[in-house]
Amino acid sequence: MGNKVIKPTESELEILQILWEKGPLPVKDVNEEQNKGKEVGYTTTLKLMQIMNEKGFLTRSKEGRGHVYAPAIEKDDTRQQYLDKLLFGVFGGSASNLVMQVLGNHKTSEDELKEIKEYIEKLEGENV
Amino acid sequence: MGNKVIKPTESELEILQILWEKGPLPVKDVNEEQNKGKEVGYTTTLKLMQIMNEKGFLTRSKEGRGHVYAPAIEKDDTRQQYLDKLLFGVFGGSASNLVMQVLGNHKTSEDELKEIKEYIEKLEGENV
DNA sequence: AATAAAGTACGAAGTATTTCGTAATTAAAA
DNA sequence: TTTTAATTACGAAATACTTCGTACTTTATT
Repeated sequence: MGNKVIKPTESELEILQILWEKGPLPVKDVNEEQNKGKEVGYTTTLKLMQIMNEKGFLTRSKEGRGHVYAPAIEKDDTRQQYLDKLLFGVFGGSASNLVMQVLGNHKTSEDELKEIKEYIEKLEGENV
Repeated sequence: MGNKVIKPTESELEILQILWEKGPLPVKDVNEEQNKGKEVGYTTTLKLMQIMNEKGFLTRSKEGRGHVYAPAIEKDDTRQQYLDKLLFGVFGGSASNLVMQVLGNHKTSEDELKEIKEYIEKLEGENV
């Protein structure tokens, strides 16, 4: 119980993505990372990260001149959140529809398919 | 080429979901459907559907007193778009990670599991 | 200590989305 | 044909999200 709902916005997700990937970073580095894709003002990134800190998505610690920010939420929890949103928002809650569409459209390798099949068999075993 | 990007908002998606599921409907019915989950004013639904019509997400035809609205975009295209976004944006492109997380967290029924397994076997058969 | 550089805080404007009230229109019923 | 009920159109307020300028603070350099 007590599972709080995590719901980063699109831009927040972008920042989380960077921090999950590269580890804790100061604003400057995150901003530079973002700028590889598109122009983003420094204070834009800063403000967003401050908001995320208030929302509890990021933690920060004083480090020399400024702050270093780190993700405060788990990648997996966030994945689950987005997955649920997709599942219920677009697939009407049908996991099998979702799964079949994923598998159908992304030439999944033999090995991956096998892995998934085994996983399903394991799940089937549990519901005795 | 020429694949236009379809990007319904959250609320628009909810309406599309209903229409994909139940077929073309008048505003009233869509609104009633929405109200099963949460209170939504009739004119709220109406306005949204009008906007979606302007954006080209819905078509409508005069039918008796009012209009009947139908989805103008394909369920599968929209699903695929959101799925890709999730897969690459949050799951680093790994379909099996995504699939296993879906199955692991949503007590998928025996029947669904069986259906998926059969689907995988069918896919395996194709790569002779 | 004075200056410069780096970083932060704050506020607010710009944009998109969601919501709904009210007035006008249409079609059916009386 | 008048009245009533259903439906639509319009506008605008409420909310959420994104963006950035400016002024303040802190730390390093001279």
